Amino acid sequence: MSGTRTGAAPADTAELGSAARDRILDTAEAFFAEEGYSGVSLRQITTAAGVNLAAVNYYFGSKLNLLREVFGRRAAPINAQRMQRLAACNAAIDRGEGGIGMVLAAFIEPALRGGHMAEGGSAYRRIMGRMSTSPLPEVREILSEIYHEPASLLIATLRRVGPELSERELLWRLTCVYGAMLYILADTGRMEKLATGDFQMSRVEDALAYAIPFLEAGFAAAPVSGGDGP
Amino acid sequence: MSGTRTGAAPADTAELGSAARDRILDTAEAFFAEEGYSGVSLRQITTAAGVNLAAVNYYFGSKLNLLREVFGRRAAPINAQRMQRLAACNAAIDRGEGGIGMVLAAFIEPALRGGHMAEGGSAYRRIMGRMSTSPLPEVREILSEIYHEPASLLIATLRRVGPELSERELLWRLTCVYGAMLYILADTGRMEKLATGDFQMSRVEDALAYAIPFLEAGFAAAPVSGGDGP
DNA sequence: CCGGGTGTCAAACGGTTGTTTCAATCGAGT
DNA sequence: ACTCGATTGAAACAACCGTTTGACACCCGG
Repeated sequence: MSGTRTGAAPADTAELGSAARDRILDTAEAFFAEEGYSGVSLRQITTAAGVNLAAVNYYFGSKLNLLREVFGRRAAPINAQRMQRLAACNAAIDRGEGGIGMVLAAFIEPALRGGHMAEGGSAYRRIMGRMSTSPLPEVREILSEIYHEPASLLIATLRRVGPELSERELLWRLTCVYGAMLYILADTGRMEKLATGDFQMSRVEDALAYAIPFLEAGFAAAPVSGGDGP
Repeated sequence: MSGTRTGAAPADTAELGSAARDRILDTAEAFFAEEGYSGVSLRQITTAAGVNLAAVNYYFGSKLNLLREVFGRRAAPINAQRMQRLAACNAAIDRGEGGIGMVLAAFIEPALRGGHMAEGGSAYRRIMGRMSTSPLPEVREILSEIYHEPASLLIATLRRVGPELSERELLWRLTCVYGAMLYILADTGRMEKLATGDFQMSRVEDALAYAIPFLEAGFAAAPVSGGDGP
């Protein structure tokens, strides 16, 4: 089988962004957020973006690569903010300042604010939350890879400010943090149906004000297992 | 035509009628858990189940109705356990006993244990967790409807044992509880990639032992906002 | 003037999708 | 034995899928 023909022409000119290329990314982001990866066809995306069907394969090589690029361009600023703020947390910890809430906020806030996105922020937030539990392994793989580095730093930082936990208990608590954060991002509309007032899960400021103290209190709790360890 | 193998098993079982129907449900459950709703075709399901393609439309009418039925048959025992245990919680509260942890366990444990399923439990847990944040609105709608009643009772019960919270703050805390529970159910494998030891998110006993105290501590925290302003 | 990237376009490719159709088969009931 | 309703079977339906192709327009350095 001769040659992988992915990304035909513009392989090296990734820096340059043609107008059509960006329009595809924006439209794909909005559609993926609303209908999911398998739920959207390239024809829907290209017609809504006003470009030819072949353009997506011309610029990205395949549908999965398009998704990868949709994630990539937004994940870069989020990861940069996470790394910087977690580094600041570690510096504060060195001086004996800072606590669990500060560390959790350093990780959660960049995601909930979606970097500092002018437009399309809510669409990308929904993509992040919903595709993290996507049934397709290749989709989850993209997210797991792209966000792996700050997640590792988060764990190391939490070890320094939290109660002494076994790795198992730390990861279970982190699971709860992840789940809460991603569910907020997913914006499923489920809580709105249980509310009588004007609750809205898309209010980022409310999420930060209420969720982080909740998770901080959970993380600050005394360990369940004193000194277990296989 | 005369040689069609009718001798397979026509007269041996007294359970007439729904043998094929149940086989479709079991197979669909396993496939939906692994590949999602859009990711599985009816041909995959029917050939794996050993039934004709038309059988699924004959018994269920449509693919979406098949999914509805996959949810329905498992949700019934889960909801029954939730309602019964939450009622017991309210009775205990009337006697001045019980706390937040008891109420949260009454809601979470039936889901994590998947009712009391002998087989296919892990498959259904993954479906629950992953499809709760499905991008397809009609899929989320099914889950939101089917689990609505015990969720309402949970809210009413939490109001009796928790700190005095505005509806908004209560729902934000409940969002965190939901997110954690569903992320555990989804079993994405993400935490395993961050672990160095033998962490496994599919261990239900660990999830109950570690997650519920975490969420209880979060829910017991003092309110962020004193007065429940608009 | 030319030649060669660069981008766009309509059209077709081979396959798969959920759903429907209609004949054939089965297990009883009277 | 016979019908009757319930099930199964193979095939076709119309629509859609991601990807590829090859022709056409454009701009720019020469």
